[in-house]
Amino acid sequence: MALPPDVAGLEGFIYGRLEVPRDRTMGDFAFPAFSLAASLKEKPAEIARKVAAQLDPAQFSAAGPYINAVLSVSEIAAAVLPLIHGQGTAFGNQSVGEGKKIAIDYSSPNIAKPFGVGHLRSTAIGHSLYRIYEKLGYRPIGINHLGDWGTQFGKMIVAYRKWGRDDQLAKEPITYLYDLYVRFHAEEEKDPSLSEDARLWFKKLEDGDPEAVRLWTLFKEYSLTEFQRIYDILGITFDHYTGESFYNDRIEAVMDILRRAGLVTESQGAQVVELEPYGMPACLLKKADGATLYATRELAGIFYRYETFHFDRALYVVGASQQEHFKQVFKVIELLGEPYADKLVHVEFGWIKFKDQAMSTRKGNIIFLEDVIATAEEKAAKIIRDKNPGLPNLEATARMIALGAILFADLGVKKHKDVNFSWEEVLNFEGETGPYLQYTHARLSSLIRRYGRPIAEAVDFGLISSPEEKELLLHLYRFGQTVETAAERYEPNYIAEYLLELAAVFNRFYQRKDAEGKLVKIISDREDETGARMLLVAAVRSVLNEGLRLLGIPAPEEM
RNA sequence: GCCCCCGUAGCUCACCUGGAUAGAGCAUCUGCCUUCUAAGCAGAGGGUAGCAGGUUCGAGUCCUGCCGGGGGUACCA
Repeated sequence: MALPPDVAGLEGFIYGRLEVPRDRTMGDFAFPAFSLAASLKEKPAEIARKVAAQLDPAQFSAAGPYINAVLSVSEIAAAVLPLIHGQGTAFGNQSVGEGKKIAIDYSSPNIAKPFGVGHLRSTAIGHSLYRIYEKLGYRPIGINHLGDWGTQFGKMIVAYRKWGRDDQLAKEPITYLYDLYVRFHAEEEKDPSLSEDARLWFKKLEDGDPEAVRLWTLFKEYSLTEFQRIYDILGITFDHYTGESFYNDRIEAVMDILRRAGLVTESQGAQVVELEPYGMPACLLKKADGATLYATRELAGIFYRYETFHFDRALYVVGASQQEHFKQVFKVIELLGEPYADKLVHVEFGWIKFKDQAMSTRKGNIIFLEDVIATAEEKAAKIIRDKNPGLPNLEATARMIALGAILFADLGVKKHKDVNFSWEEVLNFEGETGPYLQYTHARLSSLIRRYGRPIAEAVDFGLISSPEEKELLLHLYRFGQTVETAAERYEPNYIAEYLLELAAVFNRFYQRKDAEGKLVKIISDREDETGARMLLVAAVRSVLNEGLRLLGIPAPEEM
């Protein structure tokens, strides 16, 4: 590799290769000389030695093949703190997305089924991506693509007509429908004719049969009320609730477009798009009986979204098990030659399992999100009564902590990994958890309350000099980069990891001790020093608060 | 069978897309509250990164094969 000819290029070349040494005593930044070895025909260590010899020894040094640089704490403080103080939670905002729209499909639960912890993953990741992209200047469009159409409603209708009772449905709609659904699958094993009935009833539903539509509407209304309650608890919102049924009257238009493009063929009585040349099974559009399928409605959804929003990108936050489905559907869009074919992204994630098994509504092997929230709330309330008995808003705070714990259980792990749901882990509020971040936020807030004065920007930065403060400042500085990376990779976990580190570094600073082992307090009778530290404290609180907001986790002031 | 994902400490996970001695948390053990919130902090033990090759100055990270787990594979979503 040759060196870039101009100096600006050289800067970029070096800047792009800077690293943060794992062992921080080596320096704050490091340039590994390996990349120059080939073009300069010298050993990396030799290059590092020669380069360092020409630089200010107070700041640069060679260590083996690395050129390490040390920055002055005060200088970093003077650069970073006024910036955060001035921008507040807008720190890290960007304009890369200015004027661009990003459609995000998330949560999308199936109606007539309870909202289980399994549904939380898409909801949490999608909502977080919504806020992350918004921070980068995009205009996000949150879409809840409710699973409110399909053969399963044939099953529900059959089950309800056979065993359902209106009074029971009114009492506890979702649980009741859930029981019926489980019962249907159990009975179906013994009596396969039920499957055929279900298929027929779904076809009737698509053809507008009044009885089928009546029941379906009933199920849907109860479900929406139920889901809305859950979303309110979670603080999750959508811009559009356009479920699969929304596209019913657009299906024929979609079929026309595909037919005109010559993509539709008939195979075993079904209408399909042949995808064999691309190493995929055919994409099924219509069953032999003429009823639509998931993919048909998905295609209609894509057209509609593009026509309505003219998105610059469309994300589908849906589990990895549907990977092939999206590959097929996206391929069909590509074959149509749509210009936005490469703007469609399946943001996939792993299963939430229970006792190493996939949670299945059918088998009744599912944990209700509400039960988890309630249990976590109880535990949080108990801890508060124990540790902070005078706390006002106990209930509200307990709920915040419960949500922090539950949401972080999902967002604290890289999305492609399967998560094994464990009560023990969700109910753990110590260590790398949501409540740990919330606790740190409460602690920071408490300091600011106690300080009781406005935070001043004009401080003596020379008073900020400890290694702990340096770590904090460098980490604060990386926030914007972290948000960017999270967006690029559709991975809120980067922010979660970042915040854990921020909290850990702060807590170390908070509890640091002097040479005699005595606690060095942030608020002391030395006014100038306290003022400088409080500017740092306020900055940490601001970034932590904003980071939690990006994850959709509430940030209590006290707990 | 074919395709995709995963495999790192007893357990749950990181390693910022190839860099220095693989890091955290949980659990276990030891310290630290006359309280700026101990839901915290400091410390100890704990590793053949599934296995075997390959690529190169350098591999947990890239490639190939194998083993183990999960998912998908035409009328479910």
